Amino acid sequence: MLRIYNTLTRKKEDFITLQPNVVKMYVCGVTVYNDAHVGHAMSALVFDIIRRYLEYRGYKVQHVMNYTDVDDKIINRANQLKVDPFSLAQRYIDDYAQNLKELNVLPATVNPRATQTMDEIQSMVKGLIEKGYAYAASNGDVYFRVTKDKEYGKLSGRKLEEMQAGARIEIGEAKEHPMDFALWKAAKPGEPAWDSPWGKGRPGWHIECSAMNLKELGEQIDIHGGGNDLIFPHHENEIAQSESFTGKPFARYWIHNGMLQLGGEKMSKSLGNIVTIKEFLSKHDADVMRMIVLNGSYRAPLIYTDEVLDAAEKSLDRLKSGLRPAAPSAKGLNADFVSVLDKQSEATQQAFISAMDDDFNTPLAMAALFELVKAINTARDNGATDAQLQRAQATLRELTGVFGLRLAEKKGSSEQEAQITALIAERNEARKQKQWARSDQIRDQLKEMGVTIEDTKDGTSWRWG
RNA sequence: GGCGUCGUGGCCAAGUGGUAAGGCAAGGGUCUGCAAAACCCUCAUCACGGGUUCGAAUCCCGUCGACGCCUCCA
Repeated sequence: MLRIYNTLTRKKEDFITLQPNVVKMYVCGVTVYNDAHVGHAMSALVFDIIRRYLEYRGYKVQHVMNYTDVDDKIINRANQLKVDPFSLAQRYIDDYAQNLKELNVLPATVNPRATQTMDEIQSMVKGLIEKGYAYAASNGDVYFRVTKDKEYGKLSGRKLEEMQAGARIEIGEAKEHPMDFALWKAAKPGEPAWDSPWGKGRPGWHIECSAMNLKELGEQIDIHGGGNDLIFPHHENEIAQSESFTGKPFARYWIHNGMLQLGGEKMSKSLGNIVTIKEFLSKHDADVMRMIVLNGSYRAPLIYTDEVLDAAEKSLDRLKSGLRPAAPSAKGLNADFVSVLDKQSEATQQAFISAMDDDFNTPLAMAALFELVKAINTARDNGATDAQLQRAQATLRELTGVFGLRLAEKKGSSEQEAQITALIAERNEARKQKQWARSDQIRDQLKEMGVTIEDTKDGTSWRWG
């Protein structure tokens, strides 16, 4: 039984879907006004891993990830760059989609956008006004009336009275209550605007997600996800809007990932301590980022340092070592050893599932994979043939695949490979004649080319890295 | 100030009542001409102080510290 930690109840709960075998999952995407950074990658990877695991467990996942393509920051940035806000947003949507693809994140079932959900947004605002949950203010804005929602604050664990103390009341706002938030914002001159019953304007940030959920998944969904920095106010407000509008419980499970930290602080655009996904991928394989995420629990802060990066790279190599072929001279294991290895495959698969069933405990699941790697390598060292390794390696492949790891070996061009083969032949000739200086020199040369060689009793093998 | 999460070996990180998984790093060994890889061995009593219990990293209280949210934010 899969159990998931639910932010709403602050407990792990059994995962029971609204419809059998179907998961409706909505994950908050990004506001597209700038390059996405590895913190965004973390969130995308966390939910990609969750999705892959749900699919592995036999669920059909309807995965929705939105793009916020109209808001203050986009408008400001567009003004700064003197470009059209819509084309700016489009550019960063394309970039982000490309980032995700390179990170091996499965594409969402749909990627709705605020600007393409305008009808649904407006009818929702209208409905909330009719039910008394919202009001059009004198300044042209429409606000949600938080005092009307008795449950307001239930996700973030706050009470309206407590929040008022810290609330910032901006002069000129026409709110009834300082915590009321905008569903619709009146347009200022020069800003993108849509016609509405309340005059020209654009949607507030929170309403788009409520509207997109309704449009793409219906009134009730199974999982709603995002970074834990969205718990308040974004998700709190989403619940308020959606439940006030439909009169039904909105999302069953609220899942929030921890923040990626660089230098002891949350990585964020406003703090400026950023490593973009593009920068990361120019230096490292996508698997490395995934490995960093898998090494920790998704709810905890993720520490990002050079040391962590290095460890992730090395542990990835270790996983890959389990996939290497048998030695050419392998004589084969006896049946008892083969059955030990096959038992380990089974044990690892079970351990993997039980770890993942416990709120997606990836570090524990990963430990099971390393056990399998060790068993495979031991078997290989003891002369197992490819056929005998096959089952265990297939299990390793399958489970790392659930994690979304590619574990691809680097490939060079055929010219490069020919050159490498030639150098190795030359070196082996030198070794035969015990010309160690020459042979070591060639090895250094190969190292510089990024090639590592290994001399075994079956000859010399090589690989990139 | 309020709300919340957390503090496990050199680094990252599981474990939430029965005497500390895993990865990286480090040291020793097997193998090797030397390496590399793989394998074997070694390496923590869980921020601090009280308490509950036969027994606590794990529950309770306190102290110190970190981080997140309270304003845009994955």
